[in-house]
Amino acid sequence: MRDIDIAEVAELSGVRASTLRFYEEKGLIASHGRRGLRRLFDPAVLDRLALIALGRASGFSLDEIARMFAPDGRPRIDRKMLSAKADELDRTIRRLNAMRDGLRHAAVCPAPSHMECPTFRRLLRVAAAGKIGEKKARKSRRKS
Amino acid sequence: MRDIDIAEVAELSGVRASTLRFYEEKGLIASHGRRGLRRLFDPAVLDRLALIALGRASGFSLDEIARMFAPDGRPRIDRKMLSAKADELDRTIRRLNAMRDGLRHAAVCPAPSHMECPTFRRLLRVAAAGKIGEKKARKSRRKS
DNA sequence: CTGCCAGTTCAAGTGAACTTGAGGTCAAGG
DNA sequence: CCTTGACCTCAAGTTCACTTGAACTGGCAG
Repeated sequence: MRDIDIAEVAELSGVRASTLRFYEEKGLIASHGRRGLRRLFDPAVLDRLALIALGRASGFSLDEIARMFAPDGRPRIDRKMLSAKADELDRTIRRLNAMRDGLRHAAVCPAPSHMECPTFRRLLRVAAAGKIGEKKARKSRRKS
Repeated sequence: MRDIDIAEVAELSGVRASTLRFYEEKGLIASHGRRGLRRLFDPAVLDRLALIALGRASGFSLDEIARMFAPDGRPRIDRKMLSAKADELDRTIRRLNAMRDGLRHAAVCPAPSHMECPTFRRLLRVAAAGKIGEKKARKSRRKS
């Protein structure tokens, strides 16, 4: 059983078949043949998908990820890019930490309204600082 | 000088006029009158915008944020929601920390290819774990 | 008074990342 | 042999958060 079909890949990876087709179209993964119409994948596609998930979770766009393992096929990840991304992630983490502390405080703050709480207002200043619309976390898509 | 116009709000907050109009349409902010056609805002809108920025940075959608200071007008943020969001943020932060460490390692890893590095593969498993398509950071929009 | 320019409206467009729908195909089971 | 059902393709739709374009308006400088 060398190759696995799209349904299996979907099952094993948790990635939908439609997404797998989409990724293939984008050049992020490649199918290795067909059984009838049915795409067959090398099991290594699972690593690839994990890599893609990693990239996404680290804030890379699909296009950036695609560029990472181009053009020959095998992952060719630029170490400089990785450490730049790590730095970026680090800054994001710091912001989120401040945010979380602020939220935590606001949740238990005794001031009658959040706007009257000095800590909350300080948090607001932090949020507003360093360019207002700059960096944001995003919720996952809800499952269908 | 009680009220400030949209250009000033844009300047002071760093939020574009088009975005301010969009936010007003969404009910996230309110203008307080007009000078000619020109919207006038209460300076308090700046706090409001900071609050919105905070919400966005914490992973709330605009709709969620709108619901926060509805329906009467003034911020009435549910403390339970805040602490739930803080917990969520905390989990995100932990994931991002692991991610960053992984990236950092991969950046200096001596293995000839990332796929051959055990640490990188462990990172991959972490990324793949806990539902593959679950939680992701997002890059900011580039400035026009 | 008159033109400019920054504001206005409304509709449509953008981009990322997918999902959905319609209509078609094929390997396998009865 | 024929039905079935999972997969196929291709186009279009969806959500989020805005941005852009076209056509218009009105306060203020000259």
